[in-house]
Amino acid sequence: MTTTRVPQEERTRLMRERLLTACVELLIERGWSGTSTTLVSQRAGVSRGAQLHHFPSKAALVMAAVEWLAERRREELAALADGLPRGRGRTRAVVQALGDHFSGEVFTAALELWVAARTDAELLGVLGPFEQRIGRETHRVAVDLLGVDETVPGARELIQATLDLVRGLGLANTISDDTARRRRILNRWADQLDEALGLRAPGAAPRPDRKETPR
Amino acid sequence: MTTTRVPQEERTRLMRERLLTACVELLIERGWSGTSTTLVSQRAGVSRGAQLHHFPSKAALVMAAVEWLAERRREELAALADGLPRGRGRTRAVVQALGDHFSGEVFTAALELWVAARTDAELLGVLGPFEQRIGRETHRVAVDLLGVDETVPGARELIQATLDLVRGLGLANTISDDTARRRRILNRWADQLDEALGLRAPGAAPRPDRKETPR
DNA sequence: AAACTAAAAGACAGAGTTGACTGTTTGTTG
DNA sequence: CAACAAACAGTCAACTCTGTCTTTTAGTTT
Repeated sequence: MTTTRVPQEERTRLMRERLLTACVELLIERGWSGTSTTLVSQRAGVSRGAQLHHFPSKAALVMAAVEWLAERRREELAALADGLPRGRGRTRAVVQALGDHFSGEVFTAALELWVAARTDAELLGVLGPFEQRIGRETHRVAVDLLGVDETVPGARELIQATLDLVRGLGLANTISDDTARRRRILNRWADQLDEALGLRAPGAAPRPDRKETPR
Repeated sequence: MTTTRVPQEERTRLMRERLLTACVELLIERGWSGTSTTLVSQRAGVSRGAQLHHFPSKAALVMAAVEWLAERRREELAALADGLPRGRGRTRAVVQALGDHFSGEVFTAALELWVAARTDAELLGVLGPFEQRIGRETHRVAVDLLGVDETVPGARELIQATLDLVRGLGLANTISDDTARRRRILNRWADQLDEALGLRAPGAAPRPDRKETPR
C-alpha cells in the first residue's frame, strides 16, 4: 500500500536539510532576533512536532545551522579559486573575490550568528571553535591564491590585514550597498599588496615565478 | 514640606539619561535581542510607567539611544587626538588609537544596533543617516590626525581602507580578545601607510629596524 | 493655597515564543 | 505479519514582551 518507499535515513536527511536552510534563510531575511523556531518550522513546511523531534531545542537547531553554514562558507571559498586570471591582474582579482565573498549572503548569516554569540555563551561555545578554524582556513586560501611567501617579515600581517579589511567592508555592506566603494578601495589595496610583497618586483620582472600552489 | 526641590526640567533630563545609559549598557551586556524595555526600566531603576512616559515606545527609546551613542562616539573620537606623539611614531600611534576606538564598548553597542538595523526598517531609517554622518566625520578626523594630503591619487582610498580595516578588527574583537594580534597588524599597516603616503620623507632611511614588537 | 499640568507608578491585555506532551503514521525487524 | 521504534502532527502551558490605561505624586502658576 505504501505508494512511495522512502528510507528513514533519507527522510531524516531531507527534514534536517529543509529545517537548516529555512533557518539560515530567516537569519538572512530577519536577523537573529527574527528567527524564531515557529517561523523556521513554518517556512520549512515542517510541523512543530517534527521539528522538535529532529532538533529538541532551539540551541540544537542553531548549532546544527552553524555547522551547516561553515560547510557552505568553505564551499564558497573553495569555488573562489576558479576562474581567476593568472597573470597581471591576479592580485586585484583575488582581493576583489575575497571582498565579494565577505559581502555575500552567507557572510551575512554568519555575521548574525557572530554578533549573537557575543552575548550567548552556549552559542559562543559552538561558534568559537568553528570561526577559529574557518579563519585559519581562509588565511591559508588567501596565502595560496596570492602566492605569498609568508617567511618574509610582515607578510603574514598584511594578509591578516587584508582579511580583516574585507570583513570590515562586508560589515559596511550590510546596511547599504557598498559595491562601488569596495571596488575602489580593494583595487588600491591590491596595488599596495603587490608593491609591499614584491608580487610585482620593484622595478623589474612582474612577480618572479613563485610557483603557484595548485588548487 | 518638600524635602528636596528638583525642577521638572532637571528631573526629565536625569530620567532620560538614566534610561539611555541603561539601554546602552544592556546593548553591550546582552545584545540587541536581550535588550527588552522591561529590562531597561529595571536596570535604570525607573518604573515602567515613567519609562513609557518619556519614551512612549521601544522605537522611541532606541532612537534616542542612537543619538546618544552617536554623541558618545564623537566625544571618544575627539578625545583620541589628545596625547598622541607628534614626531616619529605618529602614524603608528594614530592607527593604534583608531583600532582601540573601534574595539571599545561604544563600538560594540553601535555594532549591535548596526546589525539589528539591517533587518529593521524603522531602526535603519534612523541609524542610516547617523552612520553616514559619523562615517564622514571619522574619515575627516583620520585625515586630520594623519596629516594626509587627500589630493594625492589613491590617498583617499587608503584612508578609507584603514577605517574599514579597524572596523573589521573591531568585529573580530567582539568574540575573543584580539588585542595582541591587532597591535601587530596595525603596526605593520601603519608602516605601509607611511611609505605609501610619503608621511615619512622619501629618501630617509625606509624603516631600518623591522624588529617585531614585543608583548 | 487652589488649580493645573507634568511626572511617576503599576496593573493589565494581547501577541508571540519555547518546549513538553499526547497521539498518529510510517518504516524496520524478528 | 506482528512487534517495535522512529518520524511526524498538533495542542497546550508557562513565560516574556510591548504598549494601553488608570491612579497617584510632585512641581508650576496664578
